[in-house]
Amino acid sequence: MGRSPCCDKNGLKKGPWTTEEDHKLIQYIQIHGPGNWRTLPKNAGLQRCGKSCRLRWTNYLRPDIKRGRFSFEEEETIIQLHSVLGNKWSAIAARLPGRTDNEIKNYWNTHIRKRLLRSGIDPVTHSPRLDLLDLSSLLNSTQFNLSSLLGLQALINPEIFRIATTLLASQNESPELLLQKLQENQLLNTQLQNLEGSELLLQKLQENQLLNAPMQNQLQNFQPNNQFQNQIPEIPTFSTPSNVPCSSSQPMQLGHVESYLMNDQMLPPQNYGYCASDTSDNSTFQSLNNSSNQNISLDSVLSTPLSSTEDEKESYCSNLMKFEIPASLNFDDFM
DNA sequence: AAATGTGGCAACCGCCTGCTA
DNA sequence: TTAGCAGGCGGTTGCCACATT
Repeated sequence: MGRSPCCDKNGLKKGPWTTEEDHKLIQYIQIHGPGNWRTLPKNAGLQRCGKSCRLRWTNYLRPDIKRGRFSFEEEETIIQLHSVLGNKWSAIAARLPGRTDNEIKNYWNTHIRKRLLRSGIDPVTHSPRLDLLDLSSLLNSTQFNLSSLLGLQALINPEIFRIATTLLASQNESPELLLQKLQENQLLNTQLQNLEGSELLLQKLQENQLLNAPMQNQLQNFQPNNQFQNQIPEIPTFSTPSNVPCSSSQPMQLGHVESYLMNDQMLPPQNYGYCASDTSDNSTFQSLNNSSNQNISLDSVLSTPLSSTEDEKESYCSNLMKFEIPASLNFDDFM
C-alpha cells in the first residue's frame, strides 16, 4: 500500500546547512536535476531529509534567486498582490521573478506589515483601522464645522453611507468576499430594497461588476425612490495602474485584476489605494479648498501618486489620517 | 565592556492535497 | 477504493547580528 517512507528520520541532520552540504546539493542537482527529493539526499551523499534539501534549494541555492533589498516596485507589487491573494505567498512569489515565497513572507512580516500597522492600515484587510480613528478629536477640531455636519446629517441616508463605506473598505477584495460582507451587513437582502436613492447605487454596483446575476435580479425587483438620487456620494472605483495617468481616473475593476491573475501576468506597479503622498499638496482633501474642484472624487483619493524616494518610502501612508475638513467646505456642493 | 533588547532571516513543523500502489 | 506517502504550503521558531542601555 502506498509509497515507501521518503526518508528515515533517525540520524538525519537538522539545523543550518554547511558550505560542504550546499556544494554537494548544488553539484548533484547540476548534474541530475532536482528530480525525486526522496532519493536525492542519499544519492547526493547528504544526511538530510529530502524535504530539507528541497527547501534549501528552492529558498537559497537556486541560481535564479534574486538577493538583496526589495525594490519599491517589488514592495508595491507584494502589497497589491497580497490585497488580492492574501497570505498565498507561493502565488505572490510566482509573480515576482527571483523571489521565493519564504523571502516574501519574511519581508512581509518584518517590514511591510509593521509599516502598514504604523500607518493605521490593517495588514489583513488592507483597510484603514477605524478603531484608531479619534473621532472625538475630529469632532472637537476647531476647523471642523459642526453646523455643516448637522446639515449633512439631514442629507445623507445612513444606509447609503454604510454601503459606500463598505465598498470603499473592500475595494481590493474579491467580488465574492465583498458580496459576503454586504450580506453580513444585511445591506442587500433586507435594507437595500427600501433604500432611498438606491437605483443609482445599484447602477454603480453594476458598473463595477460587484453584483452577481442573482443579486442583480433581486435588486431589480424593488421600486426605488428617486428623491435623494443626487445626494449619493460617488461610489469608489478601483485605482488605475501606474502607467495610466491618475487624472484619467479610468476605473480598475475587479475583473481587470482577475484578468491579470488569470493570464498569469504580473500586476503592474499600481498606485496603492490607501496611500497618500507625504507632499500633501496633492491631497484630495486639501484640494477641497479649490473652488473648481468641490466635488469629491473618491477615485482621486484612491489614486494619489506614490512617493518614490527612500525617505518618503519610510513614511509610506503615514499621512493617511491627517486630513482636515476645511470650514469653507460647502456640503451641498459636496453632495 | 557587558547585559539586554530588537530585527532579520533561514530552517523547521505540521497540515493539506494529490498521487500511487 | 483506500491507505499512506511525497510534495507543497503557510505558520512559527530559534539563532545570529546589530543596536541600545
